[in-house]
Amino acid sequence: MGTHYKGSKKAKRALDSYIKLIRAADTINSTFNISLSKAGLTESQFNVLDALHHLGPLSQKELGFKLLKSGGNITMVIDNLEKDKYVERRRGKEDRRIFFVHLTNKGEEKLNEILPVQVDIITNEMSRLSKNEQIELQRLCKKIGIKR
Amino acid sequence: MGTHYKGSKKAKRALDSYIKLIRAADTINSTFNISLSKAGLTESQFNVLDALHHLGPLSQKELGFKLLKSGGNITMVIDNLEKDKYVERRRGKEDRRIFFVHLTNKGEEKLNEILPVQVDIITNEMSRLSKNEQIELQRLCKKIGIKR
DNA sequence: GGGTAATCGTTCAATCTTAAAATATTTAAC
DNA sequence: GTTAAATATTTTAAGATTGAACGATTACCC
Repeated sequence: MGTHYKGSKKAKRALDSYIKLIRAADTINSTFNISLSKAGLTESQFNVLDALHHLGPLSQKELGFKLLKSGGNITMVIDNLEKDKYVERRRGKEDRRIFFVHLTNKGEEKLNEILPVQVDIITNEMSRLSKNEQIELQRLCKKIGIKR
Repeated sequence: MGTHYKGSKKAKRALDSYIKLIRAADTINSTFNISLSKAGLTESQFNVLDALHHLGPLSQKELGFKLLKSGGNITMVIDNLEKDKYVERRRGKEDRRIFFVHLTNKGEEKLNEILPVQVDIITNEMSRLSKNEQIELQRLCKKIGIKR
């Protein structure tokens, strides 16, 4: 939105804050995603594997809620992960509308291989801020962001 | 990446900072984009119109650089904007490889109609932080983000 | 001047993304 | 118990996104 907007001081400050916030997020995401793609995974695929790793099998509905993605999107991401044998769908026994998505051994291994690298990237990018700065950043972002 | 990662304190803090940063950006973007889509524009389309508005006609190459998007992507976004008559391509006279993208009157009007609304949204979302908090957020994000 | 680089944009294939419509299944209501 | 409403997933259409291959055009170099 440029920093050229001719509005109130308040609006100008808000825009400036917004742009810097977005750029910071973009910068880290970019490094993060380049590394992922070298490993043959997309960000969405990684997020699904990571969620399953930490939370155990989830329905597609639950995955969509956790990851803030639409149902249709989850269907496709799971399709692609299933093609690569990183996850498998298991139909619910009580409620046959539901598919629970399970991490396979292959998926677990892939994640174990990738996770440390990705954590290093974040740790490294964030090292531009001191410990106390990070704590302050967390406090400020928490006031803006929605929790899941 | 969950907050469950079992690593060093430093890594854990970095991950936590990262997640909160991303969520803050996502939260604002979501409100921002919902408003845009009601106006019949996508985020990418808006960003192109906004850049042309502030910077004047740009080549597709320059647009891609400013907006951090690939050439292939710019081609499609401009195609769609051109369909709607919000922009037009004009071939460079000296260098005929280049297309300069111009904002049409219709595009300018559309932007004038939308911009104030979008600015209000950002101002409102950011009002969760005080003036000094915003200034501090800017300082921290600036250390992380790449400038264009 | 002619040949080779490099540059700009387009096309293509793959994936992501959403919203809306269509399917399948379950639950609730009567 | 059958019908209607609710829920979970899939499909579809439109657009976004990237990287790679490709065509057109220009720049460089000998």
